[in-house]
Amino acid sequence: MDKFFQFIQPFTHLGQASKEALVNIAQRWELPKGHLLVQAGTVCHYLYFIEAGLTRTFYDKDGKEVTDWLSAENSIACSIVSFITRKPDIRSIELLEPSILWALPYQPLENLYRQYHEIERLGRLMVSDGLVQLQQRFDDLHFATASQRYQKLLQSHPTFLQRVPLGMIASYLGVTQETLSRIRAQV
Amino acid sequence: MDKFFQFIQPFTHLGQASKEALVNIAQRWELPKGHLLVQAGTVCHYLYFIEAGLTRTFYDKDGKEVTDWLSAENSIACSIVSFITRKPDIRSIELLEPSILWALPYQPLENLYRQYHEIERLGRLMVSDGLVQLQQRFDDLHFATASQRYQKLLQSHPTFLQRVPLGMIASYLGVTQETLSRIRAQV
DNA sequence: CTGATTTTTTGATAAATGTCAAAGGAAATG
DNA sequence: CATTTCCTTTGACATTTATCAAAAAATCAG
Repeated sequence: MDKFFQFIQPFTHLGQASKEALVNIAQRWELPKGHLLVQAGTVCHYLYFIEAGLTRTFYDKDGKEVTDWLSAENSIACSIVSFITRKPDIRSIELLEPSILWALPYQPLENLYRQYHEIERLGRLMVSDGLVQLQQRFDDLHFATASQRYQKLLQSHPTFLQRVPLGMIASYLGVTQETLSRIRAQV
Repeated sequence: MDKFFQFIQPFTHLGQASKEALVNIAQRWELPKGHLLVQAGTVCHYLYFIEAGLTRTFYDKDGKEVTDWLSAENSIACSIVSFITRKPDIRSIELLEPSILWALPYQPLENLYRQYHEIERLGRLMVSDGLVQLQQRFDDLHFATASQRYQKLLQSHPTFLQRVPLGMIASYLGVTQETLSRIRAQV
């Protein structure tokens, strides 16, 4: 879990006891490309830290798959609304690459929140960070043109272009595959 | 602060000490319509609970004001990204009605997070709720047509139509005022 | 009450993007 | 290496929504 503890370091400091408690509930999963972490219509029971690999959160819209989020190594993947509300959600999560994950199960994590103030704090700061990220994505969708959004993604996640099919990137950016293809042709 | 404590009740239970600590840092503000709570380009230093009134979060886009969020009585208003990141943000918040607010200043609140596990927990759960709300708004913008979004808003906040000018509602829904006017004419 | 201001509606036109269809490339598999 | 499958591009056209402009309606202040 070294990578995970590195990942959370900017959020808050954890004492030895908290760290050990987290290690005790975390499960290391090594899964092949294509594996479905979360199935649409079910409750998401785990928060996933991606040590290596790539995940894609998506949902069905009128028979077409829309990519909602992409997470690469050293980041979190989760069907957040479902995980928080404990209700089924339309989102599925699949692996776009063979991946190594650390899965934190909901209830044990909740227990740690109660038990360790430090971990509750970590939770608050991680959710806050998620909120900021989502707001910025939201702003982009409001503010920027599809072309600008594409440029931004190129800057922030240059590897995605090689790792994720264009159609998935297109729906992530909120346009059709054809439109994104034309945007690229112009640049 | 009764209304505030009622508001947070669904999130978590607070003991007497935590409640008193919150009361001690909260400031009761009574402000007229048009007052600017947060100025674009500055850091948001307070989390506002609205006891009575109505606020509007907005930003400038190419010389036009875009409404980002609307908050009525018994809810929270805050320039969230700025409040969390401690950086200036493009968003302003103004009062659309004379309002009674409880303002929770950032640093004292942070201190209470450290001091009271209960309050840290409350913070985590409130941010989580904010994340869910934002995600649902995001989904709407992806999923629903402008017309459906308008219908939803009518259902969830029927009073907004009387209280908020159409142009602000239009940009909140992500369309121009003219388009929203036409949508209404069709129904 | 009345003129001024703000808000909402309506019309004509332009721009952006989606849809449908098909062809061209790239990558994977036996 | 040949063939199938998946991914990407291109074209023609339809649809949606924005933009610009102006009229109509509602609201506010003296």
